[in-house]
This record gives sequence, structure tokens and C-alpha cells, in this order.
Amino acid sequence: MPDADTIVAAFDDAGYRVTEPRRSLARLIGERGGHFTAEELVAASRSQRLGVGRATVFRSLDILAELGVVERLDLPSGQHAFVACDPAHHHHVVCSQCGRSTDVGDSGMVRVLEEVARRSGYRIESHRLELFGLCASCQASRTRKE
Amino acid sequence: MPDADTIVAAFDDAGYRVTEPRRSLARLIGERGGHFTAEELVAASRSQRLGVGRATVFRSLDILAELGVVERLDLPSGQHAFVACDPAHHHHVVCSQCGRSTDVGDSGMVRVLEEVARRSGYRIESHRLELFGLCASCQASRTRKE
DNA sequence: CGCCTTATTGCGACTGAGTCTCGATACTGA
DNA sequence: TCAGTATCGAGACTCAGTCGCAATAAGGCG
Repeated sequence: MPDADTIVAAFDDAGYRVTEPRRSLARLIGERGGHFTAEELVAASRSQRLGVGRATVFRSLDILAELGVVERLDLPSGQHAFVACDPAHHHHVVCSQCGRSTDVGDSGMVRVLEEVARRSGYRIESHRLELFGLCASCQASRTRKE
Repeated sequence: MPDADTIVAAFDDAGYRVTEPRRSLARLIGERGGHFTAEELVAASRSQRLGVGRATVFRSLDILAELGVVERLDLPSGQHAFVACDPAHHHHVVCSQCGRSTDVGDSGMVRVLEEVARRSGYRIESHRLELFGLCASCQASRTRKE
């Protein structure tokens, strides 16, 4: 999970200008543990008087998603969200209780893709895998309560 | 891929009333080969003067998704779509060219889920897998062109 | 068969996410 | 430092999806 500096560096490395609003957003994203929505960033920017406008939040998230620093996520609720992550191919498990997320690498998806291609005759070009469940600490606290 | 009658029967079996608008929608969905959007159904209903309102389309799709007759899909473009399908656990490959979709069963996902659970410590509760690629016939026609 | 209850409908107003435009601002390379 | 241009914020706009409500019509029951 990249910190603010890594995110700023990603802008820079890709030839985008390093501006104050982008720095602010990088910090906000870095602060967040798990997934977050565009709207949350807009709200945070407003409540902390950072002066980052709605459009800028969306534009920056677009860029970061393009760069692979952030990944788009569709929650089971249908909401759109994002997670900060390293730009390698991998998947996320999102905790349905606390929202924290963890990368899980490939975990044998390659074999699944081969199997699917064989069965269906399709040439698989891309896929999206999203996993939802309870993280270790939420499991523990839930067990305690019950 | 269920036909119009199957869809109508699903409403009936679940205790929902079988109404004219629902019959119309069932037919429209049955006619569609691949995935479709709510908006497409709204447009089709208007152009064919079926008199099915926007809200009814959305309400019916909600119900059908609940019943598992139809599945929600997030296209790589970010658009929301649906596919008609049988209510068993499985996944879809969607052709990124013609939009047709095929069911592919489980294909070894169970093993991936176990692997992810082991690595991350999460208790996996649900997952979403969407596959995009070229179906056999689109591969063929693309090869011909090149 | 026809009535009555109530699920369902269409309409249209509404919401909320995301986009677009545009004049102002501020990076960055020279 | 300066110029050129990427980027910005504001706010109007679009578009998907939702909601409330009065009118309608399934379909169970007598």
C-alpha cells in the first residue's frame, strides 16, 4: 500500500506535474487504511479546507487508476470505490466489516483462466476478481461477541 | 440462457404477480443474445410502444437479480449491465467485441479461494469474477481481417 | 363470474455521481 | 525570470437510478 510520497512520485515519473492539489490528494489517500470513495476525498478536502475541487479529485483518481497506483473497485453494494495498491497484477480481498483491504497476488488464477479459455473457446483478455470477507481481526472480534 | 417463458415462470414461482409489463420485459430480455443495460430495455420499451416505464424496468431487474435469473455485471468501461443466466453459482465470460456471454461454471475457483484465504487470513464470504475476451467467432473474423 | 384487497404500475420530480467548460492559476524547462 | 501550457476550481450539466403517489389490474375468494 503506497504512502503519500510514492503516489506523488508516480505522478512525477509519468510526466504529470506535481501540484499542490495532487500532493493533498496523495496525502489523503495515504492516510486511508482501506478502500475509499471519490466522495470521501471530496468531503475530506472540504472539511480540511484543502481547496481541492470535485473535478480535480475525479481527474486525479482517473490518472492514478491509469498508472495502477490505485484500483477501481465495485463493492457488493454497487458503490464504486478505490484502493491504493502497487502496480503489479494482483487482486484484493476487502473486509466487509472494517473496509481494510489486502493484496493477494495471483493465487492460481492463471490456471482458472486457462481452464475457462479451454471450456469456452474465448481468448481471455482481461478479468476482474474481487473478494469480500472478514479479515482476521474482525473475525476475532466477532467471535468474542457471540 | 433462459427464454421469456422461463423468466415469467420465475416471477410466478417466487410469488410475484405476472403482469403485462413483466411479460414484456421477459420477452425483451429473452430476445437479447448477450448482455444488456437497463437503459436498453427502457429504450426498447419506448420504441416498441410497450408502455413499460423506466422505474418498472429497474424494479423488475432488481427482482430478477435477486432471483438469480439475471446477473449484474460491471463492464470494463465502468458501465453497469446485466446478463440472463441460470440461477446456479458460476461465472461469465463476456465477449468484448460482440457482447455475447457464456457461462463457465466454477473452473477451479474454489482452489483459488482457499489459497487466498490461507495467504490473507480472511474468511472469504463472497467473490465476483468477471472475464472479458474474444469469443471464438469474433477471433475468427478478426483473424480474417488482419 | 365478479368483487375486493393490495401488489404493481407510470409518471414525474428528485438525487447523487461523475463530466464538461472555461477563464484563472501555477508548474517547469529554458 | 519568463513563457507556454498543464492543471485548477467553480458551477452548470448529464445521466443512471430512486422515490412518492394516485391510478390500475392481478388473482384469491366467495
